[in-house]
Amino acid sequence: MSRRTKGARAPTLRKAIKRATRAAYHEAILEAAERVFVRDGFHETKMADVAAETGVSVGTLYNYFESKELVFASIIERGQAELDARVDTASSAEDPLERVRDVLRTGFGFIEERGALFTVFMQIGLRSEADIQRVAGDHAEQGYQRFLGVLQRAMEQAAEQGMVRTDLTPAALASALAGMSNGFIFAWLRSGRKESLTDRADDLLKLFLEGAKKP
Amino acid sequence: MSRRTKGARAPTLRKAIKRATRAAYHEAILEAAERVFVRDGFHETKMADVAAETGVSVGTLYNYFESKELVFASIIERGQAELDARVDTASSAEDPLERVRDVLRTGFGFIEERGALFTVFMQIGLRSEADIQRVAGDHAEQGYQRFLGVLQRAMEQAAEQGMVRTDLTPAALASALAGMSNGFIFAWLRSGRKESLTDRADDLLKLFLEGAKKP
Amino acid sequence: MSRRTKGARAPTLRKAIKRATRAAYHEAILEAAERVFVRDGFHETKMADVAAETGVSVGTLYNYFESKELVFASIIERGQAELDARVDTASSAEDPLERVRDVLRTGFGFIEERGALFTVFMQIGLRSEADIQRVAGDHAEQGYQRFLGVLQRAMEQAAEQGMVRTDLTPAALASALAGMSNGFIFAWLRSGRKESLTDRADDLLKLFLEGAKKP
Amino acid sequence: MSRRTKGARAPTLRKAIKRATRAAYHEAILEAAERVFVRDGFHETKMADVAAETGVSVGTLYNYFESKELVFASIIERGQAELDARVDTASSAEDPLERVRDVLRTGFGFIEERGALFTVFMQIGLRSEADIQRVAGDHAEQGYQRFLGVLQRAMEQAAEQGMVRTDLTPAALASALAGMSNGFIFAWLRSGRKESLTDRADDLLKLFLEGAKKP
DNA sequence: CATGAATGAGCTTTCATTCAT
DNA sequence: TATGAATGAAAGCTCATTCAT
Repeated sequence: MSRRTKGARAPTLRKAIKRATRAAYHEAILEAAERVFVRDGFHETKMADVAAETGVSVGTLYNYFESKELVFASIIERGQAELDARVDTASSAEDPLERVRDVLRTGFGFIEERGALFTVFMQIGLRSEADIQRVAGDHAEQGYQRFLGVLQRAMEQAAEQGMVRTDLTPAALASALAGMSNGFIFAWLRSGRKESLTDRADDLLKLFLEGAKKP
Repeated sequence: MSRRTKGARAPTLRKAIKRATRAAYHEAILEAAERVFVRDGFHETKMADVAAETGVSVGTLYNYFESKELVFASIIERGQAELDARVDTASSAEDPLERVRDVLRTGFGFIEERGALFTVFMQIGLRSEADIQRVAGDHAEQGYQRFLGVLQRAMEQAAEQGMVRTDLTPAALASALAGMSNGFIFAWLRSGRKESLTDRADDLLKLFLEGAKKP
Repeated sequence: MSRRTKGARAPTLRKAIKRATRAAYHEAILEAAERVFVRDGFHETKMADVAAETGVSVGTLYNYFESKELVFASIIERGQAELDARVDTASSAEDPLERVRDVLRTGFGFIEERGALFTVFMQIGLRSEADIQRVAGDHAEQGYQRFLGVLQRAMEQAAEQGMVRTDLTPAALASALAGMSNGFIFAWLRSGRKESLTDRADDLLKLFLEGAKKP
Repeated sequence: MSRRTKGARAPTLRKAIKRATRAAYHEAILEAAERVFVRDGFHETKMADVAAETGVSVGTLYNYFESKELVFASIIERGQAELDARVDTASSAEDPLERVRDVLRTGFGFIEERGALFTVFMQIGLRSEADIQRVAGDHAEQGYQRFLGVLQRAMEQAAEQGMVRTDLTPAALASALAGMSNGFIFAWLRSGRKESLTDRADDLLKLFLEGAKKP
């Protein structure tokens, strides 16, 4: 009887285990691949290297991903999803400028952890929107675009509330702010990633809001 | 006898001609290669394509450049040299902020003309300073670094003259400004390169100096 | 105790069941594999496809057959055995020419049903008698050879009875007849398998016996 | 002056040499490939083997043929072209039956020399007319079809002249004759290619015309 | 014994580079 | 010195087979 009882449940259990195993492999491959991509760059990364780093065979790689490009796409997607989630969580503040600060800190934090990946992203040499779809999957919004979108909406709200200048469009302000962020990030990368990038968010925001001119 | 008589001088002439010919080939290859690299990206560009675009054989390519990478390096070097020259010319103004404006306009102008090349540059996937040396030649300073350097010196001078805030280092200010520039450049690229990028330099500078906050 | 009591007999039953189960699997695999081989050709057929068509796992396939080649060999063997059986049944007539006609009709009928398999057979690209042994098993006689043998013996008997010319050997006559059969089969395949192939047997035999020449 | 004179002609000479060299490589590759395909079969033949047999590198193979399939296609085409040419030459006789005999002898001769190739042809496992176009190039008529066509036209003419029976269509007669030919060829292959196949053409024709029945 | 994921040898094809002419 | 065909290492991907569960 116990066999029968098990019989009714075991398949579910086995399936659950299989699902979990599959997910674990999936994850392990992505993590290993991210390391290798970051270390060697997209074109220099060989599927054999990814396999070795994961500790599986090449064949197994292809049991989980159809191609090298799709492995990379998955990594990017995962990164985007995570950044999206963090940005979402961080953009809860009512006050738009406070929200901007939170979002900037979040973005910087993410870059500190995972940013190297995005330097790899640029190596693929996308030539069109179609290419982006191809490598980065079907997400309607790129992480960067989404980030920009949050900033832009904050700028719009801030403009409505008379908190920022209106002789420049919110979009231009958001671009400039995002660009300044890039500037800080580049500088931080060049300086060898010492000090905390996250801690620079406040400086950045102050500069952005008050300008460089001596008051 | 006439050959001997000529012989005393001709080698010089012949050498001069040879040098000129070599230089002409060199230049023709670089120009053709730049077109192809920009069109196809670094990894998709085949030496055969470059040869065809130049109108020479692959063999000839290798008589002038040791490798595909070095062709690319030469293009980058040439671009840097040109940007350097333009920036030098543009940074003659006494007033540091005026100089910054001139430099920004110059940089934007250069990007409008040649910027696509730099998107290709990123595809190579540099992993270290050594890589940069390898691909971009022996220039001590990258074009970007030099650009940054000019901005930074202008900021230092402006700080000395009490024109900009001093609670942030000149380096941070220069980074932020360069970053904002990138932001404008990205936005311009995304918008399909309509309108003049150069004309946005003034907006950028105003935003940088006065900040986003409503006065 | 009851287990022991049963133990004396049950194994036999269990074995019988096991044998039956095994035979059923064996058969199911062969039928499915034949469909796939015929549909896709030998080299394009993947073991995974055969497994899917059978409704079992690849592992199970290998519990019944040592290799893909041996699955194919079994199919061929099975086909031969069936053709042999049909030809045997059909070659009971006393009169050799009548027997030939029956055998031809039988062969044509078999081709109409199963012939596609033999087009696949040729794809394997046998290079020697040893290869045939390897792929088609240990049958001393190929189906075709057996078919030919029956025709040849009929020709011998017909020759003895003065029914056919003797300036050609029975073997040559049988070859020619078999070849003419092939000709009809090819034509029938090319014509898209319309009309009955079997019905052409009488035409074939008449032509073979009387020749093409106008009487 | 001699240099100038040469100058005007040398390119032509060089081109001629290049063309000849190219043609020689082309031919050498096809001959080597035919040997390997015949020896190993299509699927077992590796491009590396063909390269080794030719005495060139794999790369060179691909300088002359875009793919393995196209190497094979070229061989088939070449074979067809040659058979076509021989059949054309052989089918000049006025008398249709004499023409048939000549054509049969020609076909048999060709098979004696090159026939093994066609057994390889069948291994590719063509599934449609489109496949044939793909592997055998753009020849409207396959060699076999053309062969059949010649026979059929001869049969039509013979029928008009009252030389063959008319209760079977010329097409059926031609098929039967071609099929009988196959029968002789199969038998000859099986017998280890001893004796001359060509010499069997007369027997074949006699049997075809007069039938197997004792007169 | 069924399962199906893991395995990895092996294949075709590409292309930077070389070198004989 | 220009040429362009020859070279061959190297890479992505497939799939028959194995084996832990």
